Amino acid sequence: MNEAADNRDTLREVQDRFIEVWSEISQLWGVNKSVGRVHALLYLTHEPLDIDSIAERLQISHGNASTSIRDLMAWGVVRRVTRPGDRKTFFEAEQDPWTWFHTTIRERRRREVVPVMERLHEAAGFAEGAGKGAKGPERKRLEEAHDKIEKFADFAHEFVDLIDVFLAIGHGRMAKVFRTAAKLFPKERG
Amino acid sequence: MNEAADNRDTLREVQDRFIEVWSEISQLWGVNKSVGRVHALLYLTHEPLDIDSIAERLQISHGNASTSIRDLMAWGVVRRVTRPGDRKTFFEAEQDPWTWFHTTIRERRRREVVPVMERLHEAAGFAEGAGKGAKGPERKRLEEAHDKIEKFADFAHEFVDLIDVFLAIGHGRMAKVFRTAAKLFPKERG
DNA sequence: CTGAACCGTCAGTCTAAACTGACAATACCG
DNA sequence: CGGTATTGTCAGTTTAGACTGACGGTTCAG
Repeated sequence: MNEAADNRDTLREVQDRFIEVWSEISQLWGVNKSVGRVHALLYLTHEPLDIDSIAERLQISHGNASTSIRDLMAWGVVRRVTRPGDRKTFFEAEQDPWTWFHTTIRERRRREVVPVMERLHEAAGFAEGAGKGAKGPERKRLEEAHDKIEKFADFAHEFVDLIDVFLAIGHGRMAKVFRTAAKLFPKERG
Repeated sequence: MNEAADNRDTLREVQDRFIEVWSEISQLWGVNKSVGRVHALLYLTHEPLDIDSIAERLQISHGNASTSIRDLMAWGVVRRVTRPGDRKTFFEAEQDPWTWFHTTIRERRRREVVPVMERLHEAAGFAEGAGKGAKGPERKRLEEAHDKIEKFADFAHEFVDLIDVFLAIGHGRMAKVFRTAAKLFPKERG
C-alpha cells in the first residue's frame, strides 16, 4: 500500500509549484532565486526547518541554504528557533504575507531609498551651485539642468511620501483604503 | 578665454552626477545600468539625441546604446523623432516623471504581474485538486498547503488592486490622495 | 545607381553575481 | 574534555546577463 507515498509525492509537487511561482515573484523584486525558494518553503511548512533539511528539499548546497537564511533573517522575515534538548537550529517564516511585505518595504526604504535620496540631493545641490557660479550663455543650460533635477527630486519625494503613508497605515486594508481615496478624488483634482 | 569650456565641463559633471544617481535607482527597479543612464541623459537633454551622440557621451558602444533605446521605447518612455532633411534618427524622453512612472507601472503589470498571477492561480488550483483527491492523514497536509497558498493569493490580489487603483487615479496627486486616505482610516478599521 | 552615413542585430567576449564545497567555528553530548 | 553534529564563511568555480564590435540593411545625397 503506497497510497501514503503517492500523497507525499503529491504534497511535494504542490509545494514545488508554489515555490517556483514565489521564486519568480522574488526575482521580480530583485531577490535572488534561492532566497525566494527558501522563503517559500518555510512559509509553506508548518514546522520550522533546519539548514540541511532545506538544502536537501530544494536540492541546493547547505552553504547556499545558510546564506539564504542569513539574508532572510536580515530582511526580518525569518526567525531562528531553538528547541531545548535539540542541537539543531531551526528556522521559521513569518506567516502573514502583509506583515512580511510591510517589513520588507520598511527595510528596503532604510537600505536603498534613504541612501539614494541623499545622493540625489547631493546631485541637486551641486547642480544648483554650478548654475549660480556660472556666467554667460552656459548659465542657462546649467539652470535648466538644475530645474530638471529638482523636478525629478520632487517626484522622488512624493514617491517616498507614498511609501511612508503605506508604512503608517499598517498591514491589511490597504487596497480598500486606497480605493476609498480613489472615489473621493475621481480625477486629478488633488 | 576658456571660461565657456569650463562651464561646459561643469555642465558635464552636473549631468554625470545625476545620471549616476538615476542609474542606481534604475538598478533598484531591476532596470539595467546602461538603460538607466541613457534614460537619464535623454531626460536631462533639452533636445533629442541620436544613437552615436548617446554612445559617445556615455562612453558605451553604439550597439549598447541602440539596444538600450529599444528597451526604453518598448517601455514607452522614449520616443523616436525624425527631422525632415536630416538622415539621423533622434530620440527624446518623456519629460514628466509621473507620466513615465505611470507608464512603467502599467507596462510592468502587463508583462510581469499578469503572467505570474496566472501561474499562481494554477498552483492554487492544483493544490485544491490534490487536497480533494487525497485520503487519509496526508489529506490534512495537502489542505493546509492549499490554505496557505490561498492566503498568499489573497494578498497578491490586494496588491494588484493597489496597482490598479494607482493606475486609475492617474498621475500626480498620488501622495496627497494617499495621505487623505490615511487620515480617514487612522488605524486598521477598514 | 553608387557611396556614405547611420541604425539594428547578434555571436562572441567579458563581468558581476550566485552557488558549491571544503574548512573553521560553535554547541552539545557522554 | 574529546568527539560529533551542526551552522557559518569564503575562495574558487560556474552561470546568467550585459556589452562590444563587426556585419548587413536602409536611407538619402549627388
